[in-house]
Amino acid sequence: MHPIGFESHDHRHCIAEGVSAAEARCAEEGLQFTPVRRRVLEILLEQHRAMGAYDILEVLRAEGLGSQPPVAYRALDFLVSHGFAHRIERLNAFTACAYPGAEHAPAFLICRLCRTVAEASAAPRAQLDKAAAEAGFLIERAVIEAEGLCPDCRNAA
Amino acid sequence: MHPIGFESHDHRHCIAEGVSAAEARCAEEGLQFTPVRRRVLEILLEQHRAMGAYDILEVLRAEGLGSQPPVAYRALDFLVSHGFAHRIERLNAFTACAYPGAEHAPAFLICRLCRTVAEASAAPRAQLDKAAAEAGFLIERAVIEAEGLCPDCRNAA
DNA sequence: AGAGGCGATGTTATACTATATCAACCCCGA
DNA sequence: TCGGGGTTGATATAGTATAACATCGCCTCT
Repeated sequence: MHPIGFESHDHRHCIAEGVSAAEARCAEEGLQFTPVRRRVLEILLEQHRAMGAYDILEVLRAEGLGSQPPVAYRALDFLVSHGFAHRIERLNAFTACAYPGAEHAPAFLICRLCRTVAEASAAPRAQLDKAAAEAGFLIERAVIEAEGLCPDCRNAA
Repeated sequence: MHPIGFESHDHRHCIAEGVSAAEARCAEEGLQFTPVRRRVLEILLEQHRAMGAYDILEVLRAEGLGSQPPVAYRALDFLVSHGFAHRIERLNAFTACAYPGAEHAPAFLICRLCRTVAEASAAPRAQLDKAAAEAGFLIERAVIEAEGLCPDCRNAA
């Protein structure tokens, strides 16, 4: 699968699609897609970048949607645990999922200059699974994150 | 390369070896292997587990080697930046390097029960490098961390 | 209608992780 | 002897995350 995130694209479209995919899946599964949760997903989709929980909280606060950390963390937990967003461990930050709806164990390419995050899907997992199997280790969750320069920042530098 | 960390092994030996490898390399490169740095490396080697900076600080404090957070963080920064230890992003924690001296971009297998960390070397990088190259992305640093159950905890459960 | 359960939200407080800053010290070489 | 680089000591503060408990709205069962 080709990594998503660095190509130029119609941004309105990807926000709308992300939100409606989430909406549809919540309806299917009886999950509550509440205003805060929806808004947090929109914020993440608007940026296509990794954002800290407190960055998001700032936006929510400005819009009167909540002003205390748990508000942001709860919404993010919801989005992450249902696959609408991902946590980037390396940055203690969050980003919208680029493949909403697809089961996947993503790998991320994170630009250290512009903080854009691209999501390359499952391929890099294969070798890791192999190494784990040899060791008798059972993988429950894998974090694969590469930090460096995206094509644009590379050219600019 | 076979992951190191879950097999039973002579632990005294691996502490001694880790410390003397670090000592040798510091001597070679004119780095100062000070008492705090040495002790922090020993602590990490003694455990073979991921330890938080404040866990380490507690030990240092009990031994009169320093009592404020920067003491632990500075020693850890030194060890990590010279390849004697690794940072585990997923846990905000640290572990001694299992291949002291070798250049490597490690992948970790982290047991969520006993916090033991095994280090599988470079293989999983290949696919990631490939995905990055296709996207025109320049990788400077990669984090590959799998969380799950080690063979022992798997059997116990 | 009332009782109870459930999940979401509001709010306060606090825990955990990490770094900025500046002073003091030590060793070494000019 | 002086100065510089690197290490350590110490204080303060920044940044990230969660515990705990009260409240509310909604749905259901009776």
